[in-house]
Amino acid sequence: MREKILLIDGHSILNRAFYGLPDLTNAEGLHTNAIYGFLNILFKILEEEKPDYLTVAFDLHAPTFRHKQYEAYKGTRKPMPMELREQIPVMKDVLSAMGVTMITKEGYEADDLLGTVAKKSEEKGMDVTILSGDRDLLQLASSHICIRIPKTKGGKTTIEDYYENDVKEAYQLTPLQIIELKALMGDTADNIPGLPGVGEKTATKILLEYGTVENAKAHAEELKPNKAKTAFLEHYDLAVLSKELATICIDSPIEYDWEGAKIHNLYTPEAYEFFKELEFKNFLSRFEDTGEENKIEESFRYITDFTETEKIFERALEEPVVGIELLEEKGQILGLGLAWGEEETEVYSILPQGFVTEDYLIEKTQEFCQQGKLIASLNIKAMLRYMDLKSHNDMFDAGLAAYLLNPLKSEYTYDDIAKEFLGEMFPAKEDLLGKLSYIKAANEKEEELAKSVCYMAYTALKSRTSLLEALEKENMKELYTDMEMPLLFTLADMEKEGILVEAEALKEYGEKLQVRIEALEKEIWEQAGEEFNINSPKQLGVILFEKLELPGGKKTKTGYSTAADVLEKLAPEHKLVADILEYRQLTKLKSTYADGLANYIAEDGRIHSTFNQTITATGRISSTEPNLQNIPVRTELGRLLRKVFIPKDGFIFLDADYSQIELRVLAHMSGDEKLIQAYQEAQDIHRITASQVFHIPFDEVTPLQRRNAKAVNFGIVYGISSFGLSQDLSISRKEAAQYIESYFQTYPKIKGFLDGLVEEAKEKGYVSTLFHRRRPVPELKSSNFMQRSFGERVAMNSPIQGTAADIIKIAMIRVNKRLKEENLKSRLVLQVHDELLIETAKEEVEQVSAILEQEMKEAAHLSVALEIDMHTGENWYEAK
DNA sequence: CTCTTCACG
DNA sequence: ACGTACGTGAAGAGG
Repeated sequence: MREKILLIDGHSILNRAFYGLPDLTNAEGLHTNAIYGFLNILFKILEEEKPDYLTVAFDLHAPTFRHKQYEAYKGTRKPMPMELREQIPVMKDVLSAMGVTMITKEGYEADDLLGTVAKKSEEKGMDVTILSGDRDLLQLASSHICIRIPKTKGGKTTIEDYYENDVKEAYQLTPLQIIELKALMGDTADNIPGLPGVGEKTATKILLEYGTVENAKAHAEELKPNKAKTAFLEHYDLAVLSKELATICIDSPIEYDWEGAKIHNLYTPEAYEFFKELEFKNFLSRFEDTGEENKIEESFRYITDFTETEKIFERALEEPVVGIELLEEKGQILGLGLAWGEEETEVYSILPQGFVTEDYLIEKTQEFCQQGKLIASLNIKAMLRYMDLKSHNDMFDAGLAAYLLNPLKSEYTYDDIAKEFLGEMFPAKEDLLGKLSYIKAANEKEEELAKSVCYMAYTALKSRTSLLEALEKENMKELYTDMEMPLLFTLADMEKEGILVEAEALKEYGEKLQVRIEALEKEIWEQAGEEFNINSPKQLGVILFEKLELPGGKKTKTGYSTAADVLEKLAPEHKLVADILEYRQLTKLKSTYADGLANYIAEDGRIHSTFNQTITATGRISSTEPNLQNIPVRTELGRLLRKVFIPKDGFIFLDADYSQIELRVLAHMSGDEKLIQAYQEAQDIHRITASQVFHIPFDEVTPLQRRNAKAVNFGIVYGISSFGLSQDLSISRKEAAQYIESYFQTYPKIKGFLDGLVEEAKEKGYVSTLFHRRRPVPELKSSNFMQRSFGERVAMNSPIQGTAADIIKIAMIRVNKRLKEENLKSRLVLQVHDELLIETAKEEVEQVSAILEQEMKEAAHLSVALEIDMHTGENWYEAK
């Protein structure tokens, strides 16, 4: 068997990884994506080839290194970005910790070192693999030297392999002729001039004919394209120089010690520390005997026995604080985790089996939680779906706490929380269960499932102290304790309550839509002259813009835009377009709402949506499965759908929404006297804005002026930009800029306030609401203009949107509390950002109206009064 | 599994 | 010169 050696072009692979992977950072803010990508590909090749020797070559002067892909594209030279540069020394440290040999030499590039070692190794009878992102190295290929070039295509990495034959196949040239090729065509990225006017095609043709640059020169007079001929005659010195530059040195004066390059154990304890530091948890499983991870796992016990389960619950009663996690999916209980102990932690995972039924587990858990012990969990609301628990102060929700500390994450998993707040690297759900759902894992990977349940309970228990400390430090303890924790119980109540839906009426609504949809479909096909899928933007684009040649440019990356605002401009041109718009509206109503909602009607005839408390970046609540916060209202046809949402017998809907809460928040937070005064004086804020901004008497404001003022008001809240406003109002950017300018003149403190928010965000890295809720704004640090502008708008919008969200949360908690305390039958059923819907017992209407009005208006005391609009109705349509 | 579109505040 | 309004979730198409 021939021995194998793997040689790596260090900078080239790092560079490739850096540009190919999304930005990753560890807790200290160190960028890690290039290192991660490098290791990823290294491990992959090690597994494939199992080489005996390994060496990484680096250029000595990292800062002069040029990233070729970028240059080839831009044709310019840019310095290596800091984010990549800082990773190079760390990469070397990691390799060093893994015992990997690295070579560098003054006056020689990594290419030369690789070439030298490769040829020498080949002479010694080894198989050589060179890993590089750089095609220059192809000249080294032979029957025993393989050049491997990683390629990223659509997120997937494939590796192209080049032995001597592969080079011939791809270029019709021998590896050595690759040098000649470069000498002729040059390489801008490598600063090789080549011959003017000679590109890859011409160069290849010449080499196929004459073999070498020198021989071609000898026959210069015969050379085919005239350009090539003159190039050879007039600039031959360039070709000679280029050839020299392109040639990789294969006898650099280095002393290479094969023995030292032998691969022993890469997974050393030192390397483990680095990997932990860099947070490469996917790689940690490669380290076997570090023992650390296992120490925690050693305390895990998996239980299915009834008597033992009873004992564990009894034992838990002796503990002051218990981590608890009820794992459920789609209404099925899959496991219960319990954890306790300060120093010596005991962790149990109980899986339902035999006498330990799901119901029994729920009952025991509920009973246990009612003992008034300190309970820590990752998601208390999920647990509340299965049991009734009184809200009390001795409960800790790690998910909520982690959300407040960083609301930008999409989920708050035990492994993330453990990493950040315990400094522990746990295997994530996917590491243990792969892509299995919990239900599937319960059958196929029982032990791994039990293990993850243990990790959850452990993390909930152990992260409590550090999460609470962090909340305290960031001034969010009150927000957590007095707002988010109580709200969790309010939301759980709403989810359990659900909202009654008249299934029959919903079905009829859908059928009516269907009739019209089919008629429209026929008409559209007729007008188009063919049958096609109207729902496919791609097919529709072809029909409208190619077949019918309607005016309309490209707008999206993938083709023509057929969005409503584009089509609306075309509607007068062709009846077809108007029909398509109507078709779109109807199919949306049919599929998302008529059919969509019907799927969610439970056995009690009600829809129980989930209200998510840890999703939005600003602090709003979101609603899923189904989303009840986007039920149509803006068009009459859509609005009719709200008639199917009804109160139960003997009840009526009471609906209240805040009047322009965000603008009022803005008035308060900015302290602009003129805006505050405007609110004190007038009912119609958009009208008074128009009057003041356009300098017109209040009574003479035209509807158009009012509409424009309204758009400006919205724009201010969204983080104004003249472009955005101009789009919204279909006016020129200049006009939009003038509107904004006069708005700022009218309300002088607003601009200062908004600018202040951006400043604050730049300084601190985040903005805050009145109630100290935070929104980090990392985009402000971006070197990308668009990203940065986005960050500025976010900085302006989030405190306003977030404060409004805080206020209605307070109102919800108080309303819910009073309904219960005053022994009323009425219940909160929906929240739609600035609106609350209460299913109200008819005899309680007066009392509940008073509660709702009072608690909403007094949720916060701003320098502008909070006003609400309140209605009753026999369905949601009427109540709004 | 991503993109496009569209429903809401 | 860049190319957008802020915050969400669901459905359908097409890779």
